[in-house]
Amino acid sequence: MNSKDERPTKFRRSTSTRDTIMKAIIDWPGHFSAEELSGSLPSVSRASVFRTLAALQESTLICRVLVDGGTTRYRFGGGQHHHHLVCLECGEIQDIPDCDADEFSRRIASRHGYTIASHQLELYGYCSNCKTLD
Amino acid sequence: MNSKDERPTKFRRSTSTRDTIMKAIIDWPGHFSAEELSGSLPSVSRASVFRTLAALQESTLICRVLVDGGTTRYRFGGGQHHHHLVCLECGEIQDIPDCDADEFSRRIASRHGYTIASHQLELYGYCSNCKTLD
DNA sequence: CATTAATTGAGACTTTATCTCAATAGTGTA
DNA sequence: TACACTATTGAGATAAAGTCTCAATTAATG
Repeated sequence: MNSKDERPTKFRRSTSTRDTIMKAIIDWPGHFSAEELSGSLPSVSRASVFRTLAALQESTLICRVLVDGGTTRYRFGGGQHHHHLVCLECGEIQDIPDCDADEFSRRIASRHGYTIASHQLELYGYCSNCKTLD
Repeated sequence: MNSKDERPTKFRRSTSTRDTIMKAIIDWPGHFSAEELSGSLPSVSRASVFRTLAALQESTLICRVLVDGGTTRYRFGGGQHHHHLVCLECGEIQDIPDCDADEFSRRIASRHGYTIASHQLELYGYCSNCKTLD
C-alpha cells in the first residue's frame, strides 16, 4: 500500500531532465497522454516523465482529463479548478471555465454528512463540428 | 482501434456461467472491483467476468464508480443515473440519489455548442465517521 | 437430432503506470 | 574549489486492469 519510491510533493532541485520535460509540456499544443509525451522525449526515461507528471498534478500546474473509457490526458496550465467537455467523436477537449459544481457539491455533502475534499466532473458529448456530421 | 471481440449490447442466450456471475453480483454486499468479483468465482474465467460486466454497464444494470486515483468499482442496481460520494479514508461509497448535474450540464453544453451524451461526476471527501477521527 | 451462432475458457497480449536500485548530479558548506 | 549529502535519474522489472484470439462448448431453433 505504501510507496517506497516517494513521489515528490515539490521539486527540490532544478535539473536539465526536468527542464526538458517542462518545456515539452508547456509547448504541447492541446492535450497529451503520458505516453505521447514520453514518446516525444526519447532522451528522457519514462519513469521521469511519469514522476514529473505526478508532481505537477499535486501542484495543479497541469490539469488532468479523464476521458470516457478510462484514458487520461493532460494539459499544461488550466490554472484554477475547472472541468471539461470531451467530444466523443473527434476527441477534442474544451475547458469549462467556471465550476458550478462547488455549490452543488457542498449541498450534497451536508445532506450526507460528508466533508468534501474534491470532485471530478467531466461532460461527454459531441462538439459543434461533429454533431452536424451525422 | 476496432475490437474484433465484439462486446454484446445485450445477452442473447442464458447460460449457467452468466447465472453464476449474476448471482455473485447481486449478492455482493456493497461495491466490488472486477478483480474481486473474478477472484470470488474461480470456476469462471476472467474474460467472462469482464465481458459480463461490460454488457451490464450498457444496460445500466450495474453502476460504475470511478474512485480517485483511477480504480473502478461496481455495484448491482443503482437503477437510474446517479453519482457517488467516496470516502477517501475508509473507501465507503454512498449513492447520491438525485442528479442535479443534468440541468447544469445542459447549460454548459449550449454555451459551448456541445450536445451532451453523458457526464461523469464523483465527489471525494470524508464520511461522518472518518472526519471525526482526525 | 442437426445446424447455427452465441458464449466460454485459457492464456497471450496490451496499456498505463509504479517500483527497484545503482549511477549521476545539484546544492550548501567548509 | 572540493566535499558530502541526498535528490534525481535511467533502465528494466513488475504490477494492475483489461482486451484479444481462437478453438471448444453449448443454447436455441427448426
